[in-house]
Amino acid sequence: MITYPLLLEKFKALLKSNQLKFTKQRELIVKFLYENEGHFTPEDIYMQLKQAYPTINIGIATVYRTLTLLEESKITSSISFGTQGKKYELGLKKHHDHLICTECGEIIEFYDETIEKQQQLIATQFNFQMRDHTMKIIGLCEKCQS
Amino acid sequence: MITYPLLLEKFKALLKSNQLKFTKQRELIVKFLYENEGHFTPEDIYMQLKQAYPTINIGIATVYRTLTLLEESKITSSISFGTQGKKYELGLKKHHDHLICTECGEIIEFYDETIEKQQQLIATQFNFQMRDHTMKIIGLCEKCQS
DNA sequence: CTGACTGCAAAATCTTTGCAAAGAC
DNA sequence: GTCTTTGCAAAGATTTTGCAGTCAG
Repeated sequence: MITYPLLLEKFKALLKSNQLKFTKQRELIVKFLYENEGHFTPEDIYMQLKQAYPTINIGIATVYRTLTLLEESKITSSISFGTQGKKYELGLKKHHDHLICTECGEIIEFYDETIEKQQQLIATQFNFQMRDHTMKIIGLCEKCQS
Repeated sequence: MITYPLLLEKFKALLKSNQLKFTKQRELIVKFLYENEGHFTPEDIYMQLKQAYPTINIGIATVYRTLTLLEESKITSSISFGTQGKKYELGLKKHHDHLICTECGEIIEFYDETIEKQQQLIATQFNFQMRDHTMKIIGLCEKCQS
């Protein structure tokens, strides 16, 4: 995994190259995602930051705007839950897919070389230029199969 | 593919077994999905039905309610587009996955045995009881790579 | 008849936008 | 100083819900 100082450097470079500014709010959002393993809704992030840093003002709109910015730059990635919105995670780890438990909401990450290769093969077969791919396995996790 | 009379029969049986009623609106929605290849938003379906059957009243809420019902019964399936909602298709074909073009919005279906098998294998490895799975390959279709 | 279904409009979610004030560089 | 960013509240977009009338069985 990347270290936090390196991540921050990468983020600052990205901002600079787009004439964007490094603000406390943006920093806190990146820091939050770095420090917290898992997948979070914009609301999650907003609430937890408000609580953790009562002195810094932050609005939900800023969280949305920053997450969009981060996702475009591949610093975060997201999983979509239909009507229930998206959950974000730091996107700098190795690409991976997700098992999602419909009972407890747990999200398990996995990486499978065979699937990765096969996806590339399929894209090639269809003359499709793959930019991204996602796979979700939906069901019941070990604990919830009672 | 299933024939329309058979589909209808299946649908009616499903309704009966849940003490639900067979209504004109429900029939038209199933018929629409049967007759139209492709992937549609609830809004698409609502607008097209209103236009095709001006004499029958139908509300958007009914479309949503029916699609939910149909999806729960696996008669339809859906692809989620994050904030942009879901698109529905008849779900009685063989399971398949999707290539989605970000430029023109085209959706290409494919089926790959290797991927299907591998998904099952992964679920097993995690002691995960798979109920469904989806795979999306996002990128540019052949036409849009200019 | 009875209970389910419907359309409508209002409510609920989740996300985006306009704007004036504040902040980064 | 200049131009971006922010928080707030309002607006949007999509989906869900409450309800009284309607309809299927």
